Amino acid sequence: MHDPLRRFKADIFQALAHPTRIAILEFLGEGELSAGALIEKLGMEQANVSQHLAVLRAKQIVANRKSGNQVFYSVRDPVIIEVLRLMRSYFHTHLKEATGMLDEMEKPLETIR
Amino acid sequence: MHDPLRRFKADIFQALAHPTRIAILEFLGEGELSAGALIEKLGMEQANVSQHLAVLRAKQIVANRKSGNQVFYSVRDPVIIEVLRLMRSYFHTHLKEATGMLDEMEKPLETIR
DNA sequence: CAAGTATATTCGAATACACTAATACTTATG
DNA sequence: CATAAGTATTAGTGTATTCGAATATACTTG
Repeated sequence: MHDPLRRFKADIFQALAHPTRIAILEFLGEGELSAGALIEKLGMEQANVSQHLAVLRAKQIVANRKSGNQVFYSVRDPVIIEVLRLMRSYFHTHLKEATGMLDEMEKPLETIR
Repeated sequence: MHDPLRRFKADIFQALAHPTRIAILEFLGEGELSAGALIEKLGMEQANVSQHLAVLRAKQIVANRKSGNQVFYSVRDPVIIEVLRLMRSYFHTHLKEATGMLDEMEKPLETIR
């Protein structure tokens, strides 16, 4: 495929196409956080979170600032947060239509894997 | 974390994460088109385009209307087009940073979709 | 310098995706 | 009814992504 523009766009969407990375960006939307803080908020493996951060870094979606021992991450362009906000309204409009989601939505959150 | 909300969001982004599907949505943003018209505009294999349309259908991003022999596709929610528009501004801001994209930036904007 | 803390990278197995070729389905037309 | 046109689906194969485990790197503190 020799449309580099669209490949570039697709790559950005690809970077957003994982629940953990969306969670990371949603947390970072509220302000800069260290990798450790993210790991704790996410409750996931250190290596795994670090790998997802590497994906976001590779696509230049987040910036990282090293301060002593720690690395602080932030979203480079607020447009990304705006996209997530737009998508949130989209999700609220269309959630009911998603097959398989209805059952999950009825359950209390704790029972959802 | 297996947050179904975020998985749903990630699935939508995943559906957008392919140059061909972005092209399809950009074309459909200008109005309804038949599968055949899309295939011609894209200049790609029929089966391939049909599979990409299936992905967009599965995620309910496009609607399809059958009329006689043909199937007409359209974008179900203009928010998706708005997201692509937002992303376009993002890309224009950050394109220079993407390696390998420099050549494209020399061209007049009109030649870039 | 040694040991500890914070973060990143590498490796390998499992899974998911994308492409082509072949085939099926549906509607239209002779 | 037979054939063609438009579209969808399936199968097979190659590539990419994801995860946990192990390991590496960088900074800090005693």
